[in-house]
Amino acid sequence: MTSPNTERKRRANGVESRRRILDAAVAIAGERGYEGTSIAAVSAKCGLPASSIYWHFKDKDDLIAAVIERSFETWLAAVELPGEDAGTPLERVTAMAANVARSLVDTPDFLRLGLMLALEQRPSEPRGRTVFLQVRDVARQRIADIARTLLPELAEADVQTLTTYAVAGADGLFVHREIHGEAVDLVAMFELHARMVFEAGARLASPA
Amino acid sequence: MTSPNTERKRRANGVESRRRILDAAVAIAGERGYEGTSIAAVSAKCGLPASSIYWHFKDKDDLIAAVIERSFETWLAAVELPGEDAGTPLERVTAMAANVARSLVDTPDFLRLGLMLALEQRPSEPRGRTVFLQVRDVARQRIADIARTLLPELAEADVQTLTTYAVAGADGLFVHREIHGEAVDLVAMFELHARMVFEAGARLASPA
Amino acid sequence: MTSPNTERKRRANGVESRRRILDAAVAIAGERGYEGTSIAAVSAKCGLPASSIYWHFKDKDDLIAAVIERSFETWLAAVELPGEDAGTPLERVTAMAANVARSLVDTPDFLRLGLMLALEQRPSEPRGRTVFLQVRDVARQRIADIARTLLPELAEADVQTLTTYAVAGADGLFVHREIHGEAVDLVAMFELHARMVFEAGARLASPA
Amino acid sequence: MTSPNTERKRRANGVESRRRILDAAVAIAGERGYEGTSIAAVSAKCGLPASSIYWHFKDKDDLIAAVIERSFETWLAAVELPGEDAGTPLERVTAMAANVARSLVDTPDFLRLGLMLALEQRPSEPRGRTVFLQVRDVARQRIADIARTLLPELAEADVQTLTTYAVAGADGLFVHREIHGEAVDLVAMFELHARMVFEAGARLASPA
DNA sequence: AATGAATGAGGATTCATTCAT
DNA sequence: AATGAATGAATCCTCATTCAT
Repeated sequence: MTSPNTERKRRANGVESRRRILDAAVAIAGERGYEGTSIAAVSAKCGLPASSIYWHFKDKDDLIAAVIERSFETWLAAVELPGEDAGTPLERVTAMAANVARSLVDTPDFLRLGLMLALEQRPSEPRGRTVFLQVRDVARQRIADIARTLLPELAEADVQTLTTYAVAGADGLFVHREIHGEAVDLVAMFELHARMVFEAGARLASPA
Repeated sequence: MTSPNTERKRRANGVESRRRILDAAVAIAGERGYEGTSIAAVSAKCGLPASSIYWHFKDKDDLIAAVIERSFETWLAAVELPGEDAGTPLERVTAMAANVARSLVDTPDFLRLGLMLALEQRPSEPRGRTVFLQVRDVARQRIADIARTLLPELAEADVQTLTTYAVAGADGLFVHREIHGEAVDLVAMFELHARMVFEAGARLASPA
Repeated sequence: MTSPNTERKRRANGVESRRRILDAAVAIAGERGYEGTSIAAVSAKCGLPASSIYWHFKDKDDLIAAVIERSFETWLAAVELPGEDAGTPLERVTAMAANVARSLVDTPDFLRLGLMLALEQRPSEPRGRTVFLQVRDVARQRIADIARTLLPELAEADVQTLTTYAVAGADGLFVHREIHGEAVDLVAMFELHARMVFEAGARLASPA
Repeated sequence: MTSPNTERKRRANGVESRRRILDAAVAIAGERGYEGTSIAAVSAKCGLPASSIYWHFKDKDDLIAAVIERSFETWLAAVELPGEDAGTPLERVTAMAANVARSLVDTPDFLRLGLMLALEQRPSEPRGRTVFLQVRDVARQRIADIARTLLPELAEADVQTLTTYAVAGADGLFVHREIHGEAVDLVAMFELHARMVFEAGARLASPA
């Protein structure tokens, strides 16, 4: 009823502005890392003046941490698709891995930025790094849970080893694709990886 | 009377200065990545004025590329130890993997910086990134050669897959140790990884 | 049922808000001077958003001037205590000086900020400075009046000199205490100062 | 012999540049205090770019501290004139006071800035304030020494009181002149102040 | 083989202030 | 009587780089 005039759009919409800033920051930080992300560049990309960014975020550290948080949520939403609970355990594991691979192909910013942050060993650790390691651990827990569910006989120590190995392989294959580009079929590699890890787990669970 | 020692110290020694600069740059770039490495910080760490760094290196890009080159050589020297040609193929593969793991524990700067550079997608790619990808490819060729030697029946496509998988696992496990610190036994994980890859290769080579 | 108390809190109370802003501004400006007092800092200290400060005060200049005005009134109220009109002239002068000293010990913000403003020579003089110089002149007149009352024979030129000297000593001793802290007994020093000035006046009034 | 070409003047004369920066900073900081002194303003006044100021001084704090140090030396040199050791003690004291007054009239920046710094009570005290308080204490020691020399019978406690009082009066009269401008005859007031303090000291030294 | 000094561009962040609601 | 959001100008300071010596 109340006709929304065009001018109103520009004015005082905190949620929308915050989103625009995060969108810009995700794109830039996902490409160039923490130091490579200048507030001026984010400002230019989102159209808001630099000082406005500081209304929404305490400082650059806060902004990057928020970037990690939001892009993790986005990524989780992309990963958690239904339809993975049918078929044999191996089929289910493979389907999940394919899902993760697809999400990483679609929105690689989260993991790319996260890995860059994780590799840095700066004396005063950026908060974004802490946040990434936390959410990464959440993801790790899920993988371990899946292992426990699908391979109930597996000893806990083997669950941990398998999970570490699953994550490490995923990280490494992601790096491989980042380096070699779109030619790499990440989905196929993740499926292969999932099968190898699953079969290794199966061998551990039931030693002939 | 005038001992050459005193003069040697005073006399500008290009090689020695270059080494000090690279030592400082390796440490800083290994911790903070490309953007995080400022000439001023390198200057402060090595004790030479910033302008002296520009006497030895054309620009920052050149310095980082030299860092990659030198730390690759250091790393290669650490990796290539004798005594790996005895025992069964599996034993030999495992011994090599352990060697690589030890070298990464001792001098992680090379791979840490390299991965950071590899992940960045900046518009004008730094030369250091190119250099890293080249030397990384050298390493990859060696792994492929080893696979071809130890598993002669393996099809070339499988050699490539196996090599990719071996490298990805190594990268991922390295990242795991960078994140979780000294508690992680990288040597053990690399040995396990080597065995898994080797056995997968063996299965591919002789499909029963 | 609905107690007016709850509403009083919620309902915007202009007087109370204004007081909170001034309280915060007095504390900050008394510590850091004109330039050192940022609206953001005042906002943080009083809990009201910066824009609310601008509802109560035209601009920063206006706020600082109000700070000076209110803290002068506070200070005056603290100074003007009864019971100083008994005893010999010297006793009365000493008692007054002690009163002033006590007020400066209790609420030093007024004079501290005032002196900072007075010393600054910025191109566009802040209104707070003008206000301070005016109220300071009011105080000076009172001292001159007291001198004329207690030493009626004193020539007017000597009244002025004595007053100037009384004020200068007070300022200087206040600075001394600001620098050296609570160990300094400002009351004792003001009493001594008052006696010295009074006796000098007495000598001037009745040359032997 | 080697003809000094005009271009050389512009180039690489550290001492001269440092002096120009300090000259500019003294003038600005003496007028506007610590916060009021922007690096951009100093840069504009001395003609060197802001970044060059940071070659000579670590940060703004360092610059202001250097300003205090140098202007104290300048002031000391202006104060310490010969010919004060003749005449009666009173004459000598008066002559010294006049010298100090003249130096404060000529170069008031040192004390004006110093007092502004001294009055500030910022949580992280600027180094300039510390330096000022130190050099101020040096000056205070000299006054105390003079008191001990000229009034040998004076008890040490009275020396301290007298010194405090002498300094406080000087500060206060300086403030008076800063406020009321050139019309104030600071030399005359300092002479009067010196006489009053000296006579008070003489009365304390030989109680009739 | 170096280095003291300089420099313009850009870094993050804070400033006082405004305005629509 | 207030406030969330915005904003351009200014803040201090660091950047990579150059150049005369």
